[in-house]
Amino acid sequence: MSEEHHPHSGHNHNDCIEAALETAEQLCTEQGQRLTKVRRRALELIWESHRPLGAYQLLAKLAEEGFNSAPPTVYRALDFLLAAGLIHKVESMNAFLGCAHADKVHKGYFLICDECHNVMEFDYQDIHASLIARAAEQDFELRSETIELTGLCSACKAAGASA
Amino acid sequence: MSEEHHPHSGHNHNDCIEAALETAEQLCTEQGQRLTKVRRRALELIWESHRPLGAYQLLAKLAEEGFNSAPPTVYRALDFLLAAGLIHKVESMNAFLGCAHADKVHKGYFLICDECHNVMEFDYQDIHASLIARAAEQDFELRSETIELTGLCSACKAAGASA
DNA sequence: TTTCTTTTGTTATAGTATAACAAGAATTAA
DNA sequence: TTAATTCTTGTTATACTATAACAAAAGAAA
Repeated sequence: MSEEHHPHSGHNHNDCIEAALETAEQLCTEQGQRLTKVRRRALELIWESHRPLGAYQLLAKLAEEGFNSAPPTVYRALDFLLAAGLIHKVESMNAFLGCAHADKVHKGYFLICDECHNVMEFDYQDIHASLIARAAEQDFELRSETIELTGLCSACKAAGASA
Repeated sequence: MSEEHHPHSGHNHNDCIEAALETAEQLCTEQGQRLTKVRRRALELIWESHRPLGAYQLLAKLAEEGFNSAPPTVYRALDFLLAAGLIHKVESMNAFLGCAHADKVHKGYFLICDECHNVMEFDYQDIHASLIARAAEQDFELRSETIELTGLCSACKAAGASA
């Protein structure tokens, strides 16, 4: 059960997917990028849940649907989606997650549940400001931030407590 | 050149290594853990620089010195050192770094230079507090934090500016 | 010394990612 | 419309990262 519950309360996940795809189309058009079949489908498949998807899991799903099943296919699609800011890579899991705010410049900070593996993306300006400040103290010029927090989400905590 | 400069100004790196090893001996003794030859040497090799070392790089160095050269050897040593809190894994690089504060409970936050690959570990309580607070807002119970910031360190910035 | 536990050796394999070059499709220029 | 160009995909091979499983050896405890 804890594998299935959804971390975003009262949310219709189809809306997530639709919104993500719409944003993707828009961004690609604006930037003269081509959201080809395999790229579009990869994005949809990644968005099927709020759990990060591994490259080879994605490859298997694409292969089922008749796409080419060699690793470069999926890594190219992933590279494209990453570069376009449409997905994030969760470094601590070697897996990929739909970006919830692709239309805004932002940092992807993640809360990853150890139990159900759902991930929530958050974007808090005060943390970003703190990090910039701490880096500046070392005269360090920040370019990218990997912030991945793990633990127990609300639902799994409740489930575990009653178990 | 930028490959060689040292990020910690005015520091004698031998002191780092000695201090790290001494702390390691002490912690292992206290906890009834055995810092065997291969574990000790692995720790030293990781501490040879402030750059994260890959498992297979470490394996190669150990092999040169007559240690067994199969992967499990090095991963076991790494697992031990990680569990003992003597090293950290830099997730975004799949590489390992000596822990600068093994004797204190702390979170490993890293500043990673994209140019010279030196890493500075920092430990700021205000960031930790912010992260806890943000997690709590989602009713999320924090267990681990992966904070890896990349960019340009002071020396590389200076080198690049003059280039 | 026997037993128990921890550590290491060894072989095999699983999982993640990229290099290199050929072929095809879409876009642009002529 | 064709030719040239660029972008994208196909294909094969390989590199890099990590673990499973079981045997042997070493160290600690009884």
